[in-house]
Order: sequence, then C-alpha cells, then structure tokens
Amino acid sequence: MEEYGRASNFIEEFIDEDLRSGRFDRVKTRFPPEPNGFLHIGHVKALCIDFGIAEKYSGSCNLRFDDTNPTKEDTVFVEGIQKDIEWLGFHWDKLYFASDFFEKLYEIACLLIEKGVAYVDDQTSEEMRLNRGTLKTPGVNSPYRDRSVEENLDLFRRMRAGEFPDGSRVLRAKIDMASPNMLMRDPTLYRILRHHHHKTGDKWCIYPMYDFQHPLQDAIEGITHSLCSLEYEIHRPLYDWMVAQAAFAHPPRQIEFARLNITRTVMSKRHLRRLVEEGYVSGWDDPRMPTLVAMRRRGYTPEAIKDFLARVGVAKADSTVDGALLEACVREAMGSEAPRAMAVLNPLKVTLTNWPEGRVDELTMENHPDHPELGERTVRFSKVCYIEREDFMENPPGKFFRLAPGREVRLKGAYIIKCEAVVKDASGEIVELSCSVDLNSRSGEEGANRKVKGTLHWVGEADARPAEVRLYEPILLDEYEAAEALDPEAEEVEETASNAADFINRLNPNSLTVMPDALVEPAIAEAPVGARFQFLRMGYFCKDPDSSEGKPVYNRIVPLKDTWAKVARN
RNA sequence: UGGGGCGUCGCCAAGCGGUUAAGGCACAAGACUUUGACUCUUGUACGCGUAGGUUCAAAUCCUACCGCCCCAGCCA
Repeated sequence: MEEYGRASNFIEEFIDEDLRSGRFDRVKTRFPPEPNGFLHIGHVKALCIDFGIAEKYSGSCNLRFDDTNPTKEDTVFVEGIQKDIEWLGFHWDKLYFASDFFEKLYEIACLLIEKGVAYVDDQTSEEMRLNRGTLKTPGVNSPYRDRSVEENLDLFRRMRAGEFPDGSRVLRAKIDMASPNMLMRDPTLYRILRHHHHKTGDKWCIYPMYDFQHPLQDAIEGITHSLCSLEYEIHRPLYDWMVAQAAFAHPPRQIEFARLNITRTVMSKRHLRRLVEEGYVSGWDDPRMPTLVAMRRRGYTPEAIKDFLARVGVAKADSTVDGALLEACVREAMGSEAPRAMAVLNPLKVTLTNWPEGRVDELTMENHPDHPELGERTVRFSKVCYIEREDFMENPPGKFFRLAPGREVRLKGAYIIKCEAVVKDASGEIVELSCSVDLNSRSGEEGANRKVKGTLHWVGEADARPAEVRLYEPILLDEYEAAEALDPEAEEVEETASNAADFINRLNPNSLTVMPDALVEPAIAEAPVGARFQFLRMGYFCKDPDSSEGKPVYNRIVPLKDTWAKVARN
C-alpha cells in the first residue's frame, strides 16, 4: 500500500496519516450495533463509513453486536440487523458478539484490579451520583476506593458468583474524581444484573459497561480505526485509558463523525420504539418509518440509499440533511430502471360519445421511453376509460393545460379527446365526463401529429383492475406547520417550542393517505410483491406484501417532480 | 459560570496562506417533450459566525467575542 488515493474526508486523512507514519500497516474497522432495535437510515451512515473505508483501504470490517445489556436485547434484532446489512450489500469479515468475550473481559477486569486501577464500590447508585460532583465542582472519592487488591479481587469474584443482590455493588475504574471530564470520574466497569441474556442465558449476573467493553473489544479484534459518532468524542480519553491499562500493543484509534439527521424524520431509536409501541405506526416496517425494514418494504433500493449517504458526505458539523436529497436519489436510481405503467389513483369516468359501440382497440405501449429493451405491453381502449380526477377542472386557472370543458387533451399512447359535457349527481359533484374522440388521432398515426398541450394517463374500462394505493408524507410536520398546529395564535415560533418538545405533538396527521379505489392496468395488478413501477405522471411505486389476489396494494416510494403543483400553489 | 466539539450559499459539503470560493440537493429562467417527468442550457456566496490583528496576499495563521451541540446511567 504505497498509494492511498485521495482522501475524501477527514477520517481518511487521519488514516492516510496513520499509514504513512507507520502507526498502522493495515485498516480494520467494525460496525458495532447493540441488538436492541432495527437499523435505521442513521445507522447506514455508520455502515457506509465503516464498510466503505475498509473496502477503500483493502482492509476489512467486522460485524460486532455490543450485547452487554441483556434487558434491552433480543435475537430478533440480531437477525434483523444481519439481514439489513446483507440487503444493503455489505460483507463483514468476522461476526462477533461482545458476549462471546465475557470471560476474556472478566480476566482483564481482574488484571485492572491487580494493577490497583479498579475497585469494588459498595455505594448505592444514588450515593455515587451525589459523590460524582457536578459539571463545575469536583467529585469526592468513594469510601471504598482504597480497598486492598485482595479484597477487591475477592469481592469481584463473589459478584460474579452471585453472592450479592442486583445493584448492590459495582466495579469501578480508579481514575480521577476531580477530572473536568465527568466520564473520567471513576466510571463504572461492571454492574450486577440478573437478567436472561439472549446468547449467554443465565450464565452471568455481572455485565460489563460500554466504556469498558467497547475499547477492549476493539483491541481484541485488532481494530485499527474505531469510527463512531460525535457524542463519543468525550469518551475518547477513557477509551485510550482502557486500552493502555490493558496494555494492548496496537491501540485502536477512535475517530468521531457527525451523525445523520434528516428533516421531518424521527431518527432516535427511543422515539421510533415509541411510535411502534404506542401504535402511531403499524410496526417497525411501517413504510413511514426510517428503518431499513420499512424502507425496503416501501420500495427504496440499496443503491439509492447508499448514493444518498455518499452525497451527504462525512464531517464533524452537526447537520440536518434536506429530505429532498433522499427523494432525488431515489428518483435517479429508479428513473432508468422502473418500467412505466398507468394507474389512476382517484378515478373520474370518461365516456367517449362518438366511439363506435363495441369497438375495442389494442394499443401497444412502451415499458420505458428510453429503454426499448424493457419491452412493450398491450393495453385496451374502448368507449369508457378513467382519468385522474385532478386532471380535470371545470374552471381552470391560467396555466392549467389538462382537461376542461371544451378543451382537448391527449390520452397517453391512445387518442386525443375533447370534453363536451360534465355530468353531475344530485349534490353537484362531478361523476362523469362526456367527451368526443378524434378517431384519426390514434398514437402513431398521422392524425396524432398535432400539438395538444396536455397528455394524461388513463386506464381503460376493459383493463381496469381495482387496487389500493398508499401515499406517504414525512412523519413529522415542518417547523412552521408544527407551530401552527400547536398554537395558531402564537406570534413567534419560539413561543411554542416547549410544546413541540415532545415529538408526538409534531406528528404529521397526513403522513399516510390511502387511495382505496384506484384503478390499475393488468401489468401492475399482476406483478409480484416487491415489484417497482413508475406510475406515469404519479411517481414510483412498489407492491406491498399486504396485497391479496384481487386487490393489489402499492406504496408510493416517492412522487415525481411536479412543476404544475408548484405553479398551482402560487 | 468546568471540560470536549462545531460554525463556508436555503440544506449538505469541498477548501489545508496566492484558484473567478468545487460539487450535489433545493430554487429560478429557457430548450426539448405523446409523463407539466427525464434530459439539456443558463443563473444563484464581491462572501466564508462577528470584530480586530499578522502578511505583498487570509475562509485558511493569531487574539477576543458571539452562537450551537455533547458530558453529572449500575444505557450504548
């Protein structure tokens, strides 16, 4: 490895430096989730960095489950996480569990006791909290801080043996109760905790803490660069202390980066759990969730997600990425891939008054305008068809060039029609349009070669299959909407800030819109679950597992850009 | 008011003493169009949190302010 290429971010600069200086002669990273929930897109940033850097430097990346708190962990999550990582297309080198190393970690703890840098503390957690001091005042030493090595060893052994009740004692590092860094004020290394562990069962009743386990585990695995998010920056002195005390020959280097935030997206595991448990969503895989299970179900592709993270970049500044960037990545990934087809989400019946009775045309439609290799399909056109309700306006504004009374419009791949009459029901609602059709304007024929401003998607009566379509918006309101929702009277956004503190108050009531009466062409109805299409003019959609034989269900992954919607709004 | 970080276009983000301060998203205008999509073209920081200073030259170095984030779990 003489040439490392161009560093594309500050982490790679550090690594280049380490390789040049000889601090390391290879690169080994790790992705260390706690199996206490499903992975979300925030984790994908770490995944892309951990695996991406390993790959760039011809190194490797381990998958390690930091399963040191059995009260929160479960095998369904370890399985789910592995599946998600595989789905994204990342390949780990070794698969480890922190729990595989409990014995080894116990030995190191004993070593620290023998060195006189760890002790058993009998204080209650309350006493410990009080004696820790505050951000501005130093803490005071525990009365148990100066126990003999022998006594500490004996006590720690008996902690493991189960002689003491939960919470009665802890093992602590002996560092500095006056340190300005709170984490260095004799951090807890082990606690007594009787709880069934998903891997080790009831073998252990003491469990190591993150600040003890994580750095040592990195060192044991031979990790060179331990990449984590910014909130661990303050843990770094402790990380280094731990590895130094255990006397590892090649201490890993911890480097921190800013975690991912996306506008109007819930990104905290705690909050996501609450959405699930309190029923605001249907589950971890509700397509509105930012979890990978949910994004997969909604129809996002690994390519789009990884491209998004690549475009977001890596730096140390706290940031919130515009959700529009993710949408742009999805559209780009899908644009040349997804076959096109027609679906009418909110149908309006159109009857062609001059269409010959009983005539049915079979029309050939391309599956993709730029990729003929994706083939063609046949759709049927007859006297009755359905168009999108929003494509007709009785009193259209200036720049509207869809259908309106007396106006002509082209039906994609079919004929040009003209609206002759509007049929309404007793309540005045429009129920049907009577249109004339230019029988010489069939696509591909000479009569079709005239300028018509609007082109609409449609579904013919002969082909129309019922479907349910689900539309999504961000799960959170934007700042302005949230302020309005909480207090329409408020003058300033700031005034409602405290009410907005609970994210539940900022949930978007329109995050899910169900279109129960959509009509789709057969290609869409018959596609397998997971199939993706561009519904012409409506967006990209993916068939949901909720689909049944007679009723396909589609999720809108992302809408198409809609210039008209913008014009109409102003 | 202790300590650790961070502040470059609406949102991300390059930049590492000498460049007209990259690029993407968003936005705007135009071309093309049987998807108001796609594609294409064009435009968008005389400015780099603020104020001073060093230098022939500063977003890059120094000083002082200002703002934001993290830390007082027997969570990770």
